Amino acid sequence: MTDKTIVRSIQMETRTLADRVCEEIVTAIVKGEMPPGYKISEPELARVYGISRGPLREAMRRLEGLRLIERKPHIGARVVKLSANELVEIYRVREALEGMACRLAAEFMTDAEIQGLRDLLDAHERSVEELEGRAYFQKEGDLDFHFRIVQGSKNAKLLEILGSDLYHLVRMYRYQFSVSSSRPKRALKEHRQIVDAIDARDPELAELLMRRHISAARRNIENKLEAVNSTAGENHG
Amino acid sequence: MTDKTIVRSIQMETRTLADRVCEEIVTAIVKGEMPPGYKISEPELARVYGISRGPLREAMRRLEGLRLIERKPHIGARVVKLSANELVEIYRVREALEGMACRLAAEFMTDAEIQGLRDLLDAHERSVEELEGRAYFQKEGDLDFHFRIVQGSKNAKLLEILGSDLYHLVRMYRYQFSVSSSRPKRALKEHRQIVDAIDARDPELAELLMRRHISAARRNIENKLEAVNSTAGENHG
DNA sequence: TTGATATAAAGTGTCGACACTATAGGTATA
DNA sequence: TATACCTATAGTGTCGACACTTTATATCAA
Repeated sequence: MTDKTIVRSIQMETRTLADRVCEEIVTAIVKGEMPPGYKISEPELARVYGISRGPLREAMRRLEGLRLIERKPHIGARVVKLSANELVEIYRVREALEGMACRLAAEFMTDAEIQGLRDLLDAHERSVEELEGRAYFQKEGDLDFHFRIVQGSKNAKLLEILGSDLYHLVRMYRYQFSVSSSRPKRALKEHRQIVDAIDARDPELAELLMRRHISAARRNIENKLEAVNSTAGENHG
Repeated sequence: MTDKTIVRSIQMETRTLADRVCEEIVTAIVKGEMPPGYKISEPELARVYGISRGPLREAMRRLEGLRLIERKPHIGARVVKLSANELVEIYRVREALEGMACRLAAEFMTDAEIQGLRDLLDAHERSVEELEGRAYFQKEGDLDFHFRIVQGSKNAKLLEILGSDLYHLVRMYRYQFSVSSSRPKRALKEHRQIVDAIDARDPELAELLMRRHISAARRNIENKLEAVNSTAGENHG
């Protein structure tokens, strides 16, 4: 590798402004710094990030593709505001996609990756015991587990859709709705069953268990939202 | 509705340049006018569509999100070139997603929509008979069937992912690979079984049949590609 | 006071230009 | 002759400015 090549590879790592700002905005949205419904002012954001409106608009087009913002011509862009129904819809999609991912993982995941999953669950269990079963779903632990299985499927398209499109929204609403902290021990047990099925190289069972797992989470959310709706009349945005 | 509102709604229909050009490029790529691997020159494309590079670059960011082009900083963008493996991966995703869509369609599709499906299949059958079973998969008939079922699921997220992201790629490779013209009568029969399951309001069966249907199409492609690979040594792009 | 209308401000959509990078082609040297 | 270096060209990334639309504000009429 010549000096020039080294220089080039360093410069390649320096992504374009639009790419970097896009990533920053994703983080800001997911963390709730830009809350759902937030009106995005191009001149203001450009000033904040110290760039011109050109790259910023490119970044926003990308965000639009990620379904994190919604844009109306000549009016402006807003951070997407999911309705309860849409959140449930996402869990239907997750059930289908991650079920398939789990099936493929039972076929293609390496033994080392499976062991890594077991280690992860052990760590989760310790943290559950320490915090009396309240912390498991918090942090990014849960999504980490799911993400690894998707990686284990060796299906790049699955990874694309789940990792790039859906998980952002799920994380965003975990921060915001605080859809978590419920049934942590139960979830941990289900996770162990899933890993066992993958380890047994049983694709059918692995898919079934994952679908049940996500389906249970969905019903959990549905019940919560139903409870909220029955106490206070909700107005849809 | 006042005059002003009318004017506004007309102007709203006049989408932005980036939006329009984006759509045009999608069509061009799907139809094969811009073949896979085609190097996109921004100045040239801007000249062709009679716009400046600003909106064009925004459109390209959108295309990048649709996975129709791939962009490398400081080098340029190319029309995506799917490997055989990636095409198979897409069918795995379709199997999962459309299986779920079919399950939900069995729950939520209206009777009128179901009747519409039957009419569509009748039309398909006539065209199959006329052209001796060669045309069914050609045109957009097959995707039309699948698309209607996804619509029937009443799940906007499913519709988004399948309609905006995956079907473009499938159509693109139908034009290019001519992955079609095989087993048309068999496919038609499977389609009828699927509609019957939806009509019977049997979600389990509807999902199962749809998954089998797409899985069969996937295996069909795998076999074809395998045959190609065994005759001529393929080099991956 | 309330309503509509006209004006001003802010914001979005589009463009052309400039700086820097990558590539191609030519030149010099071993 | 082949390799390395240099130069020129084309292309990408970024910016600032302008036109037009939307929205907020103020004025006027009922």
